[in-house]
Parts: sequence; C-alpha cells; structure tokens
Amino acid sequence: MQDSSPAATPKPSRIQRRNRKRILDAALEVFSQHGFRGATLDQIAAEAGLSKPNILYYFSGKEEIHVTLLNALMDTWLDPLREIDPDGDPLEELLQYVHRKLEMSREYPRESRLFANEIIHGAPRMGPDLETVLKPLLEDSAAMIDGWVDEGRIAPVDPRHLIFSIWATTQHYADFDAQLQVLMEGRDVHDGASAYLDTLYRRLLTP
Amino acid sequence: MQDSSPAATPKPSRIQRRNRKRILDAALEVFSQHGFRGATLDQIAAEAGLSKPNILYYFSGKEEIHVTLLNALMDTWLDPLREIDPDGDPLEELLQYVHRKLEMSREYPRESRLFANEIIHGAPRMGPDLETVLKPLLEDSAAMIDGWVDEGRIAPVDPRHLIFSIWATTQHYADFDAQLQVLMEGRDVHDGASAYLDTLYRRLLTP
DNA sequence: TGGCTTTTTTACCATTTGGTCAAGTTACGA
DNA sequence: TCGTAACTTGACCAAATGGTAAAAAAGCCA
Repeated sequence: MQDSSPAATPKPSRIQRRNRKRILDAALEVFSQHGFRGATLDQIAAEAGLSKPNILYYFSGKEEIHVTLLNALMDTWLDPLREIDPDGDPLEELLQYVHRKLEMSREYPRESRLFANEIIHGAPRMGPDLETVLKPLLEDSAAMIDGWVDEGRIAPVDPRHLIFSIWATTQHYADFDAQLQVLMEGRDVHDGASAYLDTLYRRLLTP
Repeated sequence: MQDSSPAATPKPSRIQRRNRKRILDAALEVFSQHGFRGATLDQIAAEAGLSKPNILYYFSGKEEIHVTLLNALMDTWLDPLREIDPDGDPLEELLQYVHRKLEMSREYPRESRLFANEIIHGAPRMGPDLETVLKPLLEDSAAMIDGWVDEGRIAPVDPRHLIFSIWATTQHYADFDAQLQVLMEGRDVHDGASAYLDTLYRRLLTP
C-alpha cells in the first residue's frame, strides 16, 4: 500500500526519515522563536545536531524547510474544526471546539507562533493553502452554524466572526505568552482561561 | 517652558524633528511588515528618502529606532484603557472600550503588528515597560471591573481574562488581516466585526 | 559675506549568512 | 567482503547587511 507510482519520491530510507524529522523539529523551534528571517541555518543545524551542509542535503534550502513546516501544520491545526459534529448538540459542540483549540495553544505553542508569524507578515508562503484549504472549511462550518441558528438551537450570531473570535481568543494564549507571563505572574493562566472562555461563549450562544 | 536642564538633549532643530519623524514613519512601515530581523536599514532609508548613513546620524543604530517606536507606541496603545470612566455606566464603558480598540486596529494596523511581532518573539525589548506600565494599569482596571461585578452592575466575570479577550479579538483584525482578506473576500470585515463584538460582550456582561 | 555648526554623502569595512563543491565516510545488498 | 549508492563534512564563496570615517555640502548667524 506504500507509494510506488513512477514519478514520485522513491522511498525514504530509515535515515532519511530520522534526519528529516530531526531537522523539522529543530526548525520549528528556531523559526517559531525568531521568525523566518531571524532564524539561521546554523541555528537549525546546531539544534538538530547536524552540520549545515547536511541539512541542505535533505532540504533544498531554508525556504523549503519553512514551507514544509507550514504545510504540515495546516492540517493538524484545522483538525479541531473538522471534528465538530453537525449532528451533535450545537452549544456543546462549539464549546468543545473552543476547549480543543485552547488545549492546542497550550500543547503546541510553537506551532501557533509559527503560524501567527507567517500571517502577520502577509502570509507570503501560505496564500494557496489559505484559499484552497482554509476557506472551504470556513464556509462549510459557517453554513453549519447558520443552520443551527435558523433552527433556533443557538442564539443568532455571525458564524464567521464567531470562528474568528475563537481563533483569536485561544491562540492569544500561545502567541502572547511572553506578555501573559509578566501580567499573570504566579497565577494559573490556563485554568482561568478555560473557565473564562467557557462562560464567554456559553453566554453568547445560549438561545 | 521648553527643556533647559543641563544634561538633557540641547534642542532639536527643525530639520532634526522633520527627519527623525520621517525615519520613524518609514521604520514603522518596514518593521511592521518584515519584523525586526527582516527589516533592513537600506529599506528604511529608501522609504524615508534618506541615505543609510544619514539615518545613522539621527539614530545610533537599528535597535534604537525600534525601541523608540515601541516606546512611543505603548502610550497611545493603552490610552483607550485609561479612558474608561469608573463612574460611567459599566456595560457602556466596556463596550465603548471594545469599539475604541477595534477602531485602533483599523486605523493603526502597523502599530498593532509591530507590537504583536515584538511579543510573539518574547518581548526582548519591552520587558521593563510591560512590568512598569502595562501591569499596574491592568491591575487598576481589573480592580475597577471587580468592583462593578461586586455591585451587581455587570455579570460575574474574570476581569483579567475579559481584558485579554478584548485585546485578542480586536487586534486579531489588524494582525491577521492577510488571512481575513482571503477568507472574507469582498465582505465588509470591519462592520461585521463591530456588530459581532458588540453582541459578544453585551451578552457576556449584561447582568 | 565669512566663518562656524549642522547635515549629508561617498567610499569603505567586517561580519553574517544562505548556499556550493568535492572529497571523504558509512551503510547495505549481492 | 566487495562495490555502489547513500550520507556527511570541511573548506569556501558571493551577496547582503549593520555600521564607520572623513570629506563635502548646506544652514545659519553676525
């Protein structure tokens, strides 16, 4: 069942897989911390425990590493949205979505920052994916929510801005962590956030 | 009433003021678009219509330009929060704050992105300001909101997370503009956002 | 207008950095 | 175990970039 089509990549060897993974892990760390321009191949190489030319043996350049990360990210990042069950209880489904997104911000802050950084700078390497992957998914989700509103199962709300606000509020906890560390010194940020967001969206959506 | 203390900067000439302003304007444009590392002095110089060495005549280096921008930004950025009237109607005061912040995101998206970029990368140049300026203001505001809750004038809510969510939802429209342009192609983003956020926070806070 | 200060430019420099290349070294199937 | 392909590395390079030095030009005031 493995790939065997003619023009495709032959077959990644064990070493290939191991080193590509090392590189991508290291690159995620470095890119999410310093941004694309701020990151250097030397840093990535050091973090990965490989030499710089060796990294360029596995990837054609800095750009390709970055794009690979972004593409891989996109899917996992949107999974929670896909997992919303159109047949479930609307309020609970949406609240669960909020909590899953918040959880992702805590589990994968580097991915969140990588993504935020890319968008802030005009999404120069994500244009196509935004259009072909994100947009259709947003439209589907919006239609679903609109349906729930029409049935009177949640309070009337603009579905797109609802989704934007969920993205904004949950990812904020990953992207602005440095600020929160200063402002919430000592307090448990995550538990407070979870409770607050639950209240926020429950009051918004309860019919 | 002008400055005349001994050790202070003598007196900025007309040319000084004009060129420093040009440089800061240009730097805001370039930094907000490419980030600190991604911006080059040559770009700033071109944008400002000055030569690179001339820029270094007015600022000691790239770093100083960036820090100057960040400091100037901090104050105007927090003004809306300071303008909340403790004696006004709580719900209306908070909603007005939301709208003012949203307005700032639309009027000054470059400033928003500059700030976001700095925080995402760990706030390496804003640590002190966060602690001395932002934190006290947050604490004051939180106390005020807590007071309103205790008096039963707004629904119970965690004041700090409330403020965080206002920051997140409003600034999102500036920081993630590239994404919104793709997703909301054609639609009027701002009007929708204004109406949505009004609903969101009204339902959250109405006692 | 002459002389002083402020401003601007031309020509450089040192470092960083993405990327190349050819010469090793290692893994692995026959 | 031998040969070939896969992998790794040290030595380099060219371009980009932050910054400097000193001379030239422009303002400004008496």
